[in-house]
Amino acid sequence: MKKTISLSEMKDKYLGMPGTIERDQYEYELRMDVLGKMIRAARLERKLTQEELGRLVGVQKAQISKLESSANSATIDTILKVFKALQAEVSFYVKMEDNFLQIP
Amino acid sequence: MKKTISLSEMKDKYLGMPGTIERDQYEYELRMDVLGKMIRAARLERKLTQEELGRLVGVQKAQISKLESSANSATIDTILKVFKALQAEVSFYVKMEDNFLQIP
DNA sequence: TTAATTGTTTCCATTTTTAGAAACTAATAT
DNA sequence: ATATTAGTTTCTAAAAATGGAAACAATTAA
Repeated sequence: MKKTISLSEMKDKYLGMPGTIERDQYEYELRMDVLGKMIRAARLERKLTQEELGRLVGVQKAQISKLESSANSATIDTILKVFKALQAEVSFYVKMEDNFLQIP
Repeated sequence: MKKTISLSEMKDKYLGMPGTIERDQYEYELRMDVLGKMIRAARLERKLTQEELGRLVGVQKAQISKLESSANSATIDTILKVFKALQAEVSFYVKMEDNFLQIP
């Protein structure tokens, strides 16, 4: 007999576990290695292998591996393709330091 | 005589004006065209020309123009180089839809 | 242990981005 | 209007990312 639970309940259960995507209020500095870790976390939450995710995205498992381990940089387009295949939304924001300006 | 005001005060004054970076709570979908607009907004807040920003980053003004108008995609590394030159921090987060999972 | 699965690394070819330079357009100032 | 500044587009070459394939390593299952 199978039991159906929501992803929210899963998050409640596994919140804070390494390798899982945490709640919305968690923000990350935009860096390639952090992005790679997020891709891996999202893939694992979807219970996919790199090969399966590769099929969804349309690339080979080797590309997914390279992205997750941030072997090199990546283009925005590639990042978006992968998160889209994982049915995940990515948001960002920019914060500028509170420098002082001279008003003439 | 010059008057010195903080960037916060500037934001208070110009909040909502087109082409300015708005407050932290404003989030943006991670897309190349939105990133380009943010680069332009940040550059203008720093009161820099494309040529000056190019010098800071170490590229020609043409590259800056291409990024801002999102003529093509861009690598994460390039995006970060530009925002760093603008002394701006970029954060992101991933939200996964609340799908249902089958637990065996 | 062995077999099967999953993930990593390497090689090569192709595509795309990055870069400099110059020509061009648009906007601003004198 | 003309000159100056700012931004865009095009051209070329170089660097880097992407992609397929196979070999390799690591993990898991039987």
